[in-house]
Amino acid sequence: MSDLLERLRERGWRLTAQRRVVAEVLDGEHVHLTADEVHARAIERLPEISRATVYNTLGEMVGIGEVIEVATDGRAKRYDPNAHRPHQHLVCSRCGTIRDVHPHGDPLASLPAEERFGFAVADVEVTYRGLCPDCARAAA
Amino acid sequence: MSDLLERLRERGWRLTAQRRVVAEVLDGEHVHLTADEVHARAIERLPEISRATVYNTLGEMVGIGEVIEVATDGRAKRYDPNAHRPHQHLVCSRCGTIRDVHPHGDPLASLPAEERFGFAVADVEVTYRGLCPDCARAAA
DNA sequence: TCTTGACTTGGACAAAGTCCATTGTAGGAT
DNA sequence: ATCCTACAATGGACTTTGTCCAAGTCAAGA
Ligand SMILES: [Mn+2]
Ligand SMILES: [Mn+2]
Ligand SMILES: [Zn+2]
Ligand SMILES: [Zn+2]
Repeated sequence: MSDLLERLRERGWRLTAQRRVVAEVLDGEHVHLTADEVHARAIERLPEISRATVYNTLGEMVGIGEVIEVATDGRAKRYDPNAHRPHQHLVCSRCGTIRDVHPHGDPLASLPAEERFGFAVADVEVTYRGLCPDCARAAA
Repeated sequence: MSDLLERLRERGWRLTAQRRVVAEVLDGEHVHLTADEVHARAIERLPEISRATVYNTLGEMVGIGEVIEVATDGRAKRYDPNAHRPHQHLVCSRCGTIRDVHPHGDPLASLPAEERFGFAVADVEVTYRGLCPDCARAAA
């Protein structure tokens, strides 16, 4: 059983076949899938699972902090099961490939107090953009 | 005439009433408007302007770098006429208010070479999230 | 003033996501 | 082992955000 599923059980969630499958797809080989990509993969294991359930389940997992929502473009949100180790994202501006990256230092430290305008700043998201090696080669 | 409009003319754009109004709305008091918010304000000055034209014009301005597209949530993109002075954004997690902020140092420097995976990194977007003073008070 | 290619329009279409009435079931109670 | 029921799943309608296109309009140069 996946770690994610185990944590859901500990939170008292009813373990339905649907939630099991969504957790397994997320914890599987792929990362940063869209909701519809999760749905497509879930259907291979549980053909009758509905789109609404996938959206519901992903939304609940995000709500309790077990999954992170990533919106690197203006398109569909992506769902990231890597919610334990803090990280940021490196995105190819051409093909959209996403990689996890671990910048040095505390990104919060870069925002001085006088630039916080009284906000209680709790989190930072950093998106690095550029061409991946494949796309750089194609553009040359 | 707005600075933005002046720059568009220098680029040889045909200055239609529609483009004039979109530029004036963007350069006006509000920042970080959505396309439909721009449309609503544009209609007050030019009632027959179409949604398609607002989308077209904003897209063109983004394409030539006179306006920046900001996607801080999974909702509608926002359009930022402040494309001259590099800056980042501070967003209230509850009400969605957006403020321009100017972090210290070069945000690109935080990503070491061994974490770039061969990408030609060209740009960084940083989004700081937290509660604004009003929302912090309401939550207390 | 005339011409013309660039611009605008409205409506159809598409993608991503939400909502809800109905139906099904996980898991505790008996 | 069976029953109950609150919680979860379903699917289809609906909403939001954005794109596309054929037809009509017009800014600006000749
Ligand atoms: Mn990630
Ligand atoms: Mn801004
Ligand atoms: Zn690429
Ligand atoms: Zn707020």
